[in-house]
Amino acid sequence: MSHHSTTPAATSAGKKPRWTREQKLAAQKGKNAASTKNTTRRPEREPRSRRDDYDSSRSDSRPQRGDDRRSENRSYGERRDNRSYGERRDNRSYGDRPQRSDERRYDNRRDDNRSYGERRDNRSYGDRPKRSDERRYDNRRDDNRSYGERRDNRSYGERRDNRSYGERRDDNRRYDDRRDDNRSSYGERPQRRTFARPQQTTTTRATAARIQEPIDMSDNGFAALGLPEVLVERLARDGITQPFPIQQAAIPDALAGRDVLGRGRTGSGKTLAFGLPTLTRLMGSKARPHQPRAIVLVPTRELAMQVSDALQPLVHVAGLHHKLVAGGMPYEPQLSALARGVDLLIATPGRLSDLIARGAADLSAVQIAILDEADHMAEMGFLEAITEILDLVPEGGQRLLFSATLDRGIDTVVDRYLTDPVTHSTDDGTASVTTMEHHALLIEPRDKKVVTAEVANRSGRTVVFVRTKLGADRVATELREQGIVAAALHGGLNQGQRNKVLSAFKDGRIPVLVATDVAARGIHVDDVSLVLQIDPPADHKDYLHRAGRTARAGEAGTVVTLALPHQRKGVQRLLDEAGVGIQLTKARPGDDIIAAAGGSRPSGDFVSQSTLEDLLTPPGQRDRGHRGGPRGYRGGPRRPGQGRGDYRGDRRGGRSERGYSRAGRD
DNA sequence: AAAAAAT
Repeated sequence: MSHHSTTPAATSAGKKPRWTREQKLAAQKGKNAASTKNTTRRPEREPRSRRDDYDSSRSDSRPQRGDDRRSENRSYGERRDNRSYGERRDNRSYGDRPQRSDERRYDNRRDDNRSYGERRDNRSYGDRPKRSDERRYDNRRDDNRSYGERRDNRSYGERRDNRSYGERRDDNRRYDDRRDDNRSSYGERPQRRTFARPQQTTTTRATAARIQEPIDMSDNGFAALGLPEVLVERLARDGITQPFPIQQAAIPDALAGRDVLGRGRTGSGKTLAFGLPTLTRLMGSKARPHQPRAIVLVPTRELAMQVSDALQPLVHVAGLHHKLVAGGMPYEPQLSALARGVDLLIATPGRLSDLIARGAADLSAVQIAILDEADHMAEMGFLEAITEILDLVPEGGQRLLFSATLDRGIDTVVDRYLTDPVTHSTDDGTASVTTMEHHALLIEPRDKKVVTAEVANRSGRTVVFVRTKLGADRVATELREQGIVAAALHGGLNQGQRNKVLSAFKDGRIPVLVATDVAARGIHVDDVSLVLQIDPPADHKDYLHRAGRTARAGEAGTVVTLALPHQRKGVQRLLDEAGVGIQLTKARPGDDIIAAAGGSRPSGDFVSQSTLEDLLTPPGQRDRGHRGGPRGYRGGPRRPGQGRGDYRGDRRGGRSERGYSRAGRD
């Protein structure tokens, strides 16, 4: 069996390394993947494929393909060069702060002060010795460099050389040392390892400039896990020195090449749990054009941006390249990055499939495939897209599936794509609820709007979850009418608006976010102290994920769930299944229980549209005209046949009777 | 049943 566990060799040139059906079945025989117990290991299994395996498996790739793409790509780039200048900067800035909707296509990034400024700095400092206080900017250098590369595909090879030169400049010796360390860490290396302090043995002038203070590498839990020093050091610079439980548990097996099912409570650091071993295993090799070596699939664009941002500095110090590929963003940067070669691709399914269909992405060299929020990705609606993508990934590679709520729902995916997985469940799926304060309020439909406002009217950031996009728009408007600064976030907004709203919320300009489940999973915003569910979640897992937007990384948080009489039974069941252990409590506007949850009666001072638009516009972009004008944020899509600003018209005056969304219906 | 995910 262990023979089957290794990467299938590319036995003959030109043939894809595929297992036969028989081999696959044989390898799967006798396994019950999802039933593996917590932190179960299978000692009989040989450590799986190493970097060398991957290298050999890639010897069969077709070089002419890259050439074809290159020429395609060049013409693409030329055609678009003029106006997509702003776009080409880099997708990263999407996560930061976009702006006016009418300019979002091309000017978004440019108006993003921070990332723009950083990037400019980067470029201009690119050839200079770096100052230590520019450490953060260094992380962006990959993107900057690629900016230049993008313009000229012919000198692809040359730039590759340049790039590795640039990497080496960071620290030549350390980089090489690291490779040795990595190699030994794949399997035969003992668990514990002490890294030399960088300033003692391995510091060059370049690194000396980059390291502001000596990084204490002793007693570093990440080093003990066998991760390369460059990564450990980079984490330590951000004060991350001790792994969270899920990281502690999953990283060693992931480093060893095992397929891993990882479950850790919300906000427990799952991104690093799969990101660190993935980058480690990718280090030392380069991606060929159009052939990413690892992919991370995520359910929403925002989450894709977050994962990309979180891994960015680590990708950089690893000497690798990553790219965010998702819908709603310009194609050209994604196409050119792929043409250049991307080691780690972070993608939402739709755009990735699109790029594959265009021939821009080829998954035949993918060694590691990762599903974030795996149980969600295995649900109807995503499953088809996911299988389509995973079917293109060579069998025998590594698979990492992570979620706070990994359950049997992923069995089909596990059975089909995973080999001898090890399960690391550091927390029961419901563990996170214990760190939160929960309230479930049974209310009358006519009170819903007021209770919502009272609970949401508080100091601190609040996420209000609703069931529908329309509901999100409506509730946000109603909150503003009652004097609460709220904005809606849902998939019906264009990407520019989505970014704008989310960054305004992250910056604290908008204290209340009214969101659909687009924001239910994975999205991290600091200091969200209250999650208010005014429409019940679809199931207990959604309860956990929504609730998990608060109380992250050990912080406190409050979760308030509203239920109408007809929802009483269902909500109580959800609470039980989620392990919350509370009962519904009747509540009316002004009740003590609302005050106990931090809420208070809102001022009633109408928050105008222009005020909202002001707040949604990043500082530094304001007072440039348009304010309050016909452009900009309008609260999202309108119902057919309905004009802007009149969306109370079709409610027959019965809105408050019926409450929000499905309220009042059976 | 809705939302998400390509244009």
